[in-house]
Amino acid sequence: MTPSQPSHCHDCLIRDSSLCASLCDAELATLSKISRRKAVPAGAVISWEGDDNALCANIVSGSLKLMKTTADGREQTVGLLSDGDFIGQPFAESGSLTAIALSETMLCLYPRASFERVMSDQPKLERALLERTMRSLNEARERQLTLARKSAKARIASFLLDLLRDRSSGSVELPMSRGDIGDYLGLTIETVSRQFTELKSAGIIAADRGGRSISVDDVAALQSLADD
Amino acid sequence: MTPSQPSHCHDCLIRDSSLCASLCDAELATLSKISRRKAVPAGAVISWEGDDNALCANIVSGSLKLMKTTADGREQTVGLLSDGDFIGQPFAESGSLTAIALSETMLCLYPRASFERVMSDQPKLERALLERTMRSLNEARERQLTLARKSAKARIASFLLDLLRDRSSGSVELPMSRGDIGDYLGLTIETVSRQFTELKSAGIIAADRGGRSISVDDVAALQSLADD
DNA sequence: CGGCGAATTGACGGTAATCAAGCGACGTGG
DNA sequence: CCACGTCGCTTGATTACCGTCAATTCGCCG
Repeated sequence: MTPSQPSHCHDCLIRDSSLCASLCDAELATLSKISRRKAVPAGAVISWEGDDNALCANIVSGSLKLMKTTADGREQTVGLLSDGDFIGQPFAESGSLTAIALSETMLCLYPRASFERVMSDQPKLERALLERTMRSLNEARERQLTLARKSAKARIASFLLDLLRDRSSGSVELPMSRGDIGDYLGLTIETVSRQFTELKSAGIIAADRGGRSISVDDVAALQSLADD
Repeated sequence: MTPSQPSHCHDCLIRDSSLCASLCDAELATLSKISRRKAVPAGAVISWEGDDNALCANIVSGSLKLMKTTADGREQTVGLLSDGDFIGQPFAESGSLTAIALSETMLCLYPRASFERVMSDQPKLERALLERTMRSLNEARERQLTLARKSAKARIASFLLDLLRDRSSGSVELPMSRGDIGDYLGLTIETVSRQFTELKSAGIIAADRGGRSISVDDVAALQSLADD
């Protein structure tokens, strides 16, 4: 795959689900000019906490996690992003997050300064980013409630329900390891594992041998567990 | 005090620290026309989770907390606002938060629909709101780290350091009760109280009899505790 | 088959929640 | 003026949940 193909925005996979959905084809041309595609493998670090914040990007495909780290090295995942999501902090001097690809991910990169210029010219783009940022803020606040107040079992239950909301079927393909889930939910690997086992014993979920594919057999039971 | 005095924006207390700082006097006139001041007493509920989200506001003076509630009634404060901060969700259909005044608070209210119209006419205003929203998102993510990973002592220490950052002296007037602090830090009243007494015994802080006025005697010690 | 990393399971301990009592400040009314 | 009730804070005793440490087990690939 060639590193750059800005002219193909009109048949981009996320043409209608990303920030770009706010622009018509003509308007999109200006963004097109400054964009550059880049594939990153699972595990790759996209940006470092404290870096100079030179880039913004749309996620074309794949998924990644946003992380913060304490002084003594503990990690907390503060957000998950996937197809159509935006990453970056326009108008901020330095990044405050580390982003790591959970799976092979295709990014559509924009130099931050250029992106800011385009945004100033395209009010609809700025509006779309504002709405997206407010949604992210709501999610981050919802997660504060989860992390501060919910039991381990309730966190796992909410997590599975969140994943179910996207796919409409009764089964979920976990995009991440037990360790990643723990980082996201503020739990250890062991606790995550134990909760999965208990849900299986209770007949609420079933998992394949790898543990990555979960089928939810009793959604109602999960929902009642989700706010302990 | 009259309920409405839109023409006095130019000598408003938060003329230069709120969203309004993004506008020149002439531009501010349009906002002025749709604004209405309102004083609310400590403890007053500003908006309910699930309400119709009809209002936005700047906080002129005072302070308030933003709360979420679990299905079974536990509460979590997901943000604190004070002078110059903005509250409201333009372009969203329903509010997802309950706001409660921590002290007597003066609001500068805008009907949401009108505010959205002014924002569309004033790109600088929209830009300012975007930057403010991104800052709030960073704070919310920082708090995820605190709530998920830090010990009770570290949460209290970080909390005090946050308050110190604003006032420049070595002492802090707590704007809230032990219970409010617990709601904010994801702890119980008892745990908050115990941590304060331990910090006092260690000679790191001193408090008056009411416990609301704290003087920090050893900032370095607090900082080293802030990431356990 | 052997080796490796991820996931599971078990035993134990620590931290903070829970339950319960007591204290101090303040305001009201007798 | 003092008795009394209330409210917020503090302190104590006990418990439960989850983290830590450690040992297997499982799945995968060479």
